[in-house]
Amino acid sequence: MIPPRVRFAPSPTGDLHVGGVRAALFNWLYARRHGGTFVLRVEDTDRERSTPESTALILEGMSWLGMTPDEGPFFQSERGDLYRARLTQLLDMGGAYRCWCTKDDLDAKRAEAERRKSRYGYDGTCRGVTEAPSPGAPFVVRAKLPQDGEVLIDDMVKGRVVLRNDQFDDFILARQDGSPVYNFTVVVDDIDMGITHVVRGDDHLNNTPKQVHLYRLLGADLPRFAHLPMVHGPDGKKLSKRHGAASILAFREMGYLPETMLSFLARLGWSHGDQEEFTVEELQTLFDLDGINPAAAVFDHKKLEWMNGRRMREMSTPELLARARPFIERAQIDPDLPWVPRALEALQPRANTLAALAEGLSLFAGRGPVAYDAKAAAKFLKAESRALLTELAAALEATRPFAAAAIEETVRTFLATRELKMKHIGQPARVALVGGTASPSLFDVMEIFGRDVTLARLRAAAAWSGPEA
RNA sequence: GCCCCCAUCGUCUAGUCAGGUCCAGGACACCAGCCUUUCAAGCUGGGUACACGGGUUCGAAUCCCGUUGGGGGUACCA
Repeated sequence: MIPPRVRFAPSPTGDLHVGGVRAALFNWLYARRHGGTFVLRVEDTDRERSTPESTALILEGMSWLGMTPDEGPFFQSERGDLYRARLTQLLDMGGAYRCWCTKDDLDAKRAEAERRKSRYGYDGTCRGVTEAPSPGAPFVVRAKLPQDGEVLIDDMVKGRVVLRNDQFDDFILARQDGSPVYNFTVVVDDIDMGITHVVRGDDHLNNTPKQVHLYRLLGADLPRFAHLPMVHGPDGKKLSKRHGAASILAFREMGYLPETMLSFLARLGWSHGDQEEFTVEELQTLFDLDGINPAAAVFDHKKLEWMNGRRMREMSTPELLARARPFIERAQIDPDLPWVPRALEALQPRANTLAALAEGLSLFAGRGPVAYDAKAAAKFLKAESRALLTELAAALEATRPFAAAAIEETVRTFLATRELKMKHIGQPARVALVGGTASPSLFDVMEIFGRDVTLARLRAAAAWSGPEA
């Protein structure tokens, strides 16, 4: 097979969203799998809506995910000469014509069609017109398409799709100001860049016949098409900002790993038997277009979370620290504090995102007195427990080293001597140490705090005099 | 309205192209149990699905038709 050339062609009109990322991913993986080339092309022909900020966001998202293009980024806004040349070519050969219809006229016709509940399509008023209605009157350029017959698309995901030519009209190639429009630039560029496989969302399926005609008009070979199913939100509609996080960078902020996003997104619409998780390397060797499910998929945040947690749990502490560093700093904790690695280790099975991990760290950040959760204190810091806490503090004075194993030994002996169980001291001590009822193992917590803080907190709890009120 | 796409547990999916091994398998979520000082993690177990109706066939989740449902498109957006 000749090495494929594929492209990701986002338009910079907002965030790089999850659906776009998946399209990029499938293109990128397809190129990697078959030794092809992945091209990034920014489709910024809509000057009204395109922004440099959005372009920056796209580039940043791509680089965060490690999907570096082999060629590009190219910008359509910089390729005007090419489009003008092709437009002239089309005009000269009769594949396109000037149209002087005004926007108002068109809008009126569209409104009328809507009223009659029939399909609107440009009626071809200017098809045979060669003279401007008045000298210098503004015009758009339209493609001259066959009005009957049909186009057959042999889609690699959807299979054979037949569209009748009377379903689409002579669409606009260039606006009144001469600027080219999507359906035109996409074909010109895909031809110029030698794109062999057009892999994109199936919201473009209806555009494809128009584009096929352009390929023919321009005398170019057709690429293979692969239309990907959409990614939906929980309500079954195309995923968007309305569904909360749709921007890929938002997932970075939430503390998801880029490799989790890739593995998860790949599994949304594509599968390799029952395998749930993939490394990037695996994806690059296993991925292919024939594994794509033609049905739309719902983005399942819960599963993403689970998947991310699994990856975090597989990491070594130093790696976890390195990855979580920015999040720890953001939580206003110095990542280089000596107790941090130990705390990270204790928190690891309890966090599914780097942000949650950093947040968990704040449990250990304060070394002064703790504020007790009212309900927890009322329930676990009763007189009996407080007396026990005083004794435990005394017992812990002599523990050497002050590390989890030795601490556990001390505590167990302490309990055994009194014929008590862990449940008698567990929650009271936890409330004393962290103020609440949930935390990593007490022994770990004590080690992380160190002897001084541990004893101080145990004794402070023992001296607690009940709710203020 | 018209056109196109899609249809297996709540969700992601295997199985569909090459019909039998599927009274449908895995995963997330959920529930229960175990572990246990809490919360997690981990382990074990459980319930839940071939949208419906017709065909074709000895036999259909798998093929065909229709219905219904969902999604997308219908711009001087991409």
